[in-house]
Amino acid sequence: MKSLPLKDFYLRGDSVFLTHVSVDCVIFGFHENQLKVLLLKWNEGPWCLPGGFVKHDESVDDSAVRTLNERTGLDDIYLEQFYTFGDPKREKGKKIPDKKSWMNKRFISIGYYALVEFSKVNPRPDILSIDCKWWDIDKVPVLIYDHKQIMDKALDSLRLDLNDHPIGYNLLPEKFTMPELQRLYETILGEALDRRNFQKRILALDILEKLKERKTGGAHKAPFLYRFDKKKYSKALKQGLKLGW
Amino acid sequence: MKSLPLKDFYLRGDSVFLTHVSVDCVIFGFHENQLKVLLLKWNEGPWCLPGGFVKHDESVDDSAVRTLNERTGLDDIYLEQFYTFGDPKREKGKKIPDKKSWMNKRFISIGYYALVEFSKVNPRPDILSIDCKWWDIDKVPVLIYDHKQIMDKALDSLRLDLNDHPIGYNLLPEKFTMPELQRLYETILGEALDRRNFQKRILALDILEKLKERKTGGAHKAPFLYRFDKKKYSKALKQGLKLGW
DNA sequence: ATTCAATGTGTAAAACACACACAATAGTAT
DNA sequence: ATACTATTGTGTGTGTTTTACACATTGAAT
Repeated sequence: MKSLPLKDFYLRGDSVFLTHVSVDCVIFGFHENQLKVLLLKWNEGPWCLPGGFVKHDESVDDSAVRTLNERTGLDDIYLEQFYTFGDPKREKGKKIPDKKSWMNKRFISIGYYALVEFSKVNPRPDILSIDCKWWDIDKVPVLIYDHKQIMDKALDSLRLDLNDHPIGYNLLPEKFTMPELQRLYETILGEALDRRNFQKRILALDILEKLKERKTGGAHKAPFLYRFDKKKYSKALKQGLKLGW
Repeated sequence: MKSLPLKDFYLRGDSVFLTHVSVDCVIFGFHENQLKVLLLKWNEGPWCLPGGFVKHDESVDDSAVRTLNERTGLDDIYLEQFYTFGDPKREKGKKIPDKKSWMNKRFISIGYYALVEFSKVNPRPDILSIDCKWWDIDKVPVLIYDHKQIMDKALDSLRLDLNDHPIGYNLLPEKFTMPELQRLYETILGEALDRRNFQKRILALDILEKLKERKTGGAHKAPFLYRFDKKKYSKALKQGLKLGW
């Protein structure tokens, strides 16, 4: 995509990419106690999810990985396919400059969500965009086409996955405090949790390592830092956790 | 599809259907205490899942409904999209008689599973097939391409969905016994459950109506018949069940 | 009438989930 | 220095849910 000039992309993109199939990514990050999504702004157009097309000899998963990498600079990303959107009217109002372009065809879009460590991301617009930035999950602007629905469905899926995946590993920096982890769960679930019971449940999973350090700088009692114990963590993943939130 | 002669289908199918996109359906039924899937046999070829293509102006969901209807004769079917398969090698070994056919292109397949009432189904082969019949879930023959993986993933998804959906409604006849319902859950979950606890949990959902009739004909004590109480059932569905299996 | 194999039903123990309160402390304001 | 404030660290009791488990009943077959 990068290597094609824009005009060629419109005219001959179909020599490189599959027609009728696209990928959309909902990229979640967490910063300052806020769950965020990474959005792109099209030239003079609305905001949208970062997406891409599938090369003729590329797996759909790889195409999502490529899109993610191009937008965030990150390599090793937690990705989940969550749903495929196939309504023929989903791109209502689509207008590609070149009338004959392959891109004017109807596209089915395969939705992926990604969990990334906010601070490591370097947002980059793509060839069709002029801006790329993080938005608070509850303050996203109007999105193009059905992208709002796609985002909502991603969030629903993330909520469900919370039950069997220790989500924090992918969204938090290496060392983090228990209140931070709790804040993360609370934003994703959209509800407040009891501090003491939360800590008990999380620690009961036996995948965290409590460090001797505390996080200072906050205006109050300094909380301990934790980090994921990689061994126990991957062992637990294989067995399948059961949080039941 | 029916209206196109086979040769036209190979040559000009792409004037009716989207290229690169297909739909595969895993149709589950339950009969004689066995979970079953409906499979097709291609002319001189292997067995495979019933599938189809998406018309240019048709939603992917509708395309699955159409396939289901063509294969089973059923109209009102419980359908869930569960995953999209996008490996470029997934159809390794594909050989369409006409070399230039659109069907020789690579296809992404969107997987749906369906729950149907066994006794209402009238299996019908499609234009490409010579046979269409039910197989016990643990005795399916070798399947074409990645269809075994698709089936396995469907079964996994069904297991997960068991937690929030009263599956029995779609797989059992109107009236059924508690042991039958338990057998259904046991085959899907692949494990034995305690009779008394099972009954308590199911009845606690408050979606079943216990009838005065019993099912006679079995060689032992006659079990009571139950049926779903439609009102309570749909009310419970809206609120979201929580079985936690 | 007897036997067999399955159904119908209840209770006690254990595990888990939930609600809740007080002591400690890092920074801030005085 | 001192007191203040907001936040963290930790434990216990209560109620609910889940689990384990046993005996009486009955329809059909002989």
